[in-house]
Amino acid sequence: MQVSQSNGSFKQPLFSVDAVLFSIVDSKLSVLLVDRAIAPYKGCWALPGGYVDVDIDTCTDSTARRKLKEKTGVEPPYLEQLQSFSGADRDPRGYSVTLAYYALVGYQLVSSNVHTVDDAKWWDIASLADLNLAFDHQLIIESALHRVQQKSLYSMLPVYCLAKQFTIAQLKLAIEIIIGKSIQRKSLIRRIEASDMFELMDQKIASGGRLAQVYQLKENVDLISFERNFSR
Amino acid sequence: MQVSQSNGSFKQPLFSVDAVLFSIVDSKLSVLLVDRAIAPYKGCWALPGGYVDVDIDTCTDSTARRKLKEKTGVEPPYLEQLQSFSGADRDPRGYSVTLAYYALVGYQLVSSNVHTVDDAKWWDIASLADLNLAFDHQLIIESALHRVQQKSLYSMLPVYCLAKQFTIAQLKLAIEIIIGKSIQRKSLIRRIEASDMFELMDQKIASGGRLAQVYQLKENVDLISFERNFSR
DNA sequence: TTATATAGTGTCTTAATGACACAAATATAG
DNA sequence: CTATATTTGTGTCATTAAGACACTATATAA
Repeated sequence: MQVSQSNGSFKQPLFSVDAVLFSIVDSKLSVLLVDRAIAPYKGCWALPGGYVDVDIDTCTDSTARRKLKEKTGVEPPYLEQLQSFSGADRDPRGYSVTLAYYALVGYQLVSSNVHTVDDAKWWDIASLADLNLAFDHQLIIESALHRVQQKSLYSMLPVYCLAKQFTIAQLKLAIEIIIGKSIQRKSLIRRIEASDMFELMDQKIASGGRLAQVYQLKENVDLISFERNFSR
Repeated sequence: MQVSQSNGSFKQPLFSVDAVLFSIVDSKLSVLLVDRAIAPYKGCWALPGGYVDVDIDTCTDSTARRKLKEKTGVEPPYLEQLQSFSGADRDPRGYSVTLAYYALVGYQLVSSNVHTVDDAKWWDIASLADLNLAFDHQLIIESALHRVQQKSLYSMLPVYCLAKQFTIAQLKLAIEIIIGKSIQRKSLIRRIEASDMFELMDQKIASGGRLAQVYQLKENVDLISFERNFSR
């Protein structure tokens, strides 16, 4: 037991940060889970996460980034707050609040990294139903998945699952894997032009047929939102 | 000082919940602020909020609801998590995390309530720039405002600023006040029909000309999202 | 050289919103 | 009581971005 800051009268809930890291592995949308080494839920798969280190983390974003880097060796190119989950029963140690983040990363970026630890593993979305996840992490993942799917309908979010340089076909496939339906190549091209987020590289890449134009994200661009969703 | 639960090794940040309550007062989008009775920021205007009471609040939503009811006497018909704000410097008492909510309520619902306390006051959005708000509450309000405006472009969110029964003209005005631009009456009518969220009342209401049809929300409906935004 | 595969373009269709005129119904002024 | 102004509600054409899909361009492979 340890003395913590007081708020004057109430017990504080235990506060933690968790992250749902998405990537596309073998053409399947997947999340990174870690094998819990300690109780509670020892031996269960869980989201990467932990406590804020007030001496290191400038804010909770830093905590999420730090925890993801510990497990993957890299900082994900996209990270955003999802929402918090709280209650007396979600953790057997007592009343708790966890702030969930979601992030996307290109799989080749993670797999090429030598620091990858082996207590972490990618699970494709469909296989999660059979898995007995720690805490309410099943719910958190569902919530994150929903957010990623929605946001992929009106933004270029899925680019963050790709390598730095990519083709239209690769982006199209990433979008289709994430939202679970096919889209029109033409519609995607129109959005790429309208968004002004990408630059054409001089390079072209072989793909079995005509060479494909290579694109990459411009420096310091924000994810822009379109006025309409891809139809459902 | 008081002993809190341990997480094994780290100091925990101080955790609180704040809420940005919106309503339309005198045809202006406004937020409810409270006059802080204690340090820090004593005498400053601040968002209603406080600490989770682990014995009362089933989750952080309950905390937000409880705090809003203390200040307005009613529970807002719409409440949603916004995001959390954290860091070592946002509260002079030390590293802190606050989970911000936003909510909407019909002004007549609040003003008609006898329990309204007088340390709380409605401020219209435009007047906030001059005000020196406590903590990072200025930033939180801006963030909540942005969310409410965005969501009002593709949903019927603004109905929650109205009385239980309302006319199309009232809803149109609420939307226009929130998003800051005028919309087509016809477009709104089409959305009302498409959403299937509302029921026509038998009643009609005087409005200076032809009597207006009265609508109200159906029981237990969710806020549905349209595929497009109102154009900007 | 020819077949096949993938990349990119042209263009018609579709669907929801914007614009706006017009009809219906009510209040008010004279 | 009548005329006029005002607000509600409808009809319909224009606009815009996405969907569908054919067609052209350019590569590889047999």
